[in-house]
Amino acid sequence: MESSHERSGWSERAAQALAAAGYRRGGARSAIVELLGEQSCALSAAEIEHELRGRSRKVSRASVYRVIEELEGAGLLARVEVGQGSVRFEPALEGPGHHHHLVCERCGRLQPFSDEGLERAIRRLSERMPARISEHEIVLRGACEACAPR
Amino acid sequence: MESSHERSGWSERAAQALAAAGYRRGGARSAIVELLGEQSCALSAAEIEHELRGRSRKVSRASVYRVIEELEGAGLLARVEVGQGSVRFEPALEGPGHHHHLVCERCGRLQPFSDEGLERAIRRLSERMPARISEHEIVLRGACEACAPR
DNA sequence: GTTCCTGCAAAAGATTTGCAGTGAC
DNA sequence: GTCACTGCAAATCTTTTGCAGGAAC
Repeated sequence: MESSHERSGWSERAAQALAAAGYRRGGARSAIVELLGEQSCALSAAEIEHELRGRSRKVSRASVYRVIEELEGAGLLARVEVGQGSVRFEPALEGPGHHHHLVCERCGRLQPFSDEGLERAIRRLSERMPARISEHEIVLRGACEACAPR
Repeated sequence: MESSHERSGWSERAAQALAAAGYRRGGARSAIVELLGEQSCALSAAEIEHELRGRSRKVSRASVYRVIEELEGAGLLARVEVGQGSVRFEPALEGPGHHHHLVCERCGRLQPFSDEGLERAIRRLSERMPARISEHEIVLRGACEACAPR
């Protein structure tokens, strides 16, 4: 888990990157970027809309999807698909914040984890593949600690 | 890549498992199981419907989804989500046929691959996690050999 | 003042469900 | 003959798009 300092760093980087790409500092866009920067794990579009409705300001579903698309295009947002009906998104962090997900098959909760051995195996494999690998995503499924303690 | 012998083995196992679970040997169900058993990589629900329309018999979209659900519930079918609008499915093979996917960001093609180093890293990690891991899914993204030869 | 941003409502896709007729046992 | 299976059509849910008014620059 990374510090909130690093996460808020993402919001700033994202805001700068969008500005550099010629986007204006609109209300919906800023609110979405700020909310995403505070998250420790992935949110769906509906969750982003719902969360903002109760907080900073109401933002339309359409704007949520539009901003998500901009951020994903700039490589700032990672798409997380875990088979629960809707796609989820989270800040794309390299190095320290990089993580993957465990989905509990009983309670449906999403838990982040990271493992250097796994990253090393991915790096080695990427070098041997006849393709240029730019990203990877790993999802583990099973019963989480709360649902099936060992 | 596994032999067609192993793949057809899946159809038989799946048919038996469904029969044991009390399902009857209906036309749509049999056709779908047979088609899936012949595949070397994942198909979407629409692809299954379209493929069957040209071959063995016409099967409705609803039946495709219903049979997929039965097979997935029995642990015979693996769900593959690679962010292309629709979910894909393929026979769940353990051991020799086990593989993961590379998605080309340019042409969108899906390519299977397998790597023992990666599997080893997953096994080690699973033992150390405070959860009971039953499955894992790995997706690599990048430019495939045809789109960006090294 | 111009151009981009946003919300609303409608559209487009994917998946699920209800129901009546058909088929497996 | 009974109960499950299937297709059709309608419903539901997520995501995308068109357009008109409002905001950033």
